[in-house]
Formats: sequence, C-alpha cells, structure tokens
Amino acid sequence: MCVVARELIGATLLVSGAGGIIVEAEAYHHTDPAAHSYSGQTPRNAVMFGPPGYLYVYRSYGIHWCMNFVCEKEGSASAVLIRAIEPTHGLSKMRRRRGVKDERLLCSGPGKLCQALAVTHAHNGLPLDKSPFKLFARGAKPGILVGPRIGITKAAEKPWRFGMKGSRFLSRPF
DNA sequence: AAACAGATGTACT
DNA sequence: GTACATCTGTTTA
Repeated sequence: MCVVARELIGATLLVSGAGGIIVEAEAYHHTDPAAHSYSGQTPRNAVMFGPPGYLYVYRSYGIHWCMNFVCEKEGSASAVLIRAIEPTHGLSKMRRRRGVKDERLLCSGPGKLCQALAVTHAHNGLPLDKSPFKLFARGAKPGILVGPRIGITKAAEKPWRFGMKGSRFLSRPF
C-alpha cells in the first residue's frame, strides 16, 4: 500500500464538488502495530478488511473524523490515510465549514480535511468511484517526499508518510 | 517558540 | 481506567 500512497499524491479528490489535490498520505497495514487493523477486526475497522476502493472513516480523539482509502487485496486490511489536500474546488464552502479564511489551514491535516469536505461516519464504507466522490488521476508525476509518520506512538520510525515536493499545504514539513 | 490543556468516541487492559 | 493515526486556544519562555 506504500505504492498506492505514492500514486495518490497529486491525484484530485472531490466530495460533493469540494476538495482538491492530495498532497500528503500515510500507509497502514495489518502487520503494522500502528494500524487500526493490527489487532483484528472490530465494528469500527471492519471496512479495512473488505475489498479495496472503499472509504474507511473513523473518529479520532472523540472529535475529528479521518478518512482512509482501503487498498491492496481484500483481507490485507491495509489503508492509506489522507492527511492533507491542496484546496482547488468549493473554496467558499470549505471556508464556511472550517471557519477560517487562510487556504493553508483548510485541509492541512486529516481532521481538518474531513471537516472541510464534510466527511463523517455517514461516508464510512462507501465506494470511492460513486456518488459524492470524484477521483481524478494525477497528471505529471510530482516529486515525492518520504518520511516518518506523524502523531503515532507505535512504529513511528517507519518511513510510510508521503508528500508532494514543494507543496505549501502539508500538515507539517518533512 | 514551545508546552499544555481541553474536547471526548472507540478500543483495549 | 487509559490510550489514541487530532486540533485549537491559552499560557509560558
């Protein structure tokens, strides 16, 4: 799924017309102690154990929502966490939902991004190629940055965070 | 600039 | 009860 995470950088994601270019993502796998799927299936993470191409949404710290793309083959329980987006579509809608003006603060983090795109548990388990979602492949291959993941305590050293080189919309620099 | 507290659902000990 | 794939506002240096 590290390959998927890399491929996603530069792709465009829209939810009901709001969104932009994915500039940051992290990979998780069931053999990875930091992954939600590490210690087996639960009601929350069930989507991760299903087929690829679906959205896994979970609540973080009781407050925020975070979105993942389920990837690789069914049963591998691997997913890619979308961490940051460069806003290109539906700016006014996203500003209203986030309550901030600065474009750089709209989607520069997994929780912020879901608030801006109005992604909630209602989207958990939905296919990414249907209704509110639009996913466009990237054009030219962007420069890819690689580094350790953010905000985790287990297996934090694994270099499974990917970002677009030179982007001003990352959640944090590499 | 860095540290911290607060908000609080879900899973695990 | 404790930890957590977070963010924000406030306090401290």
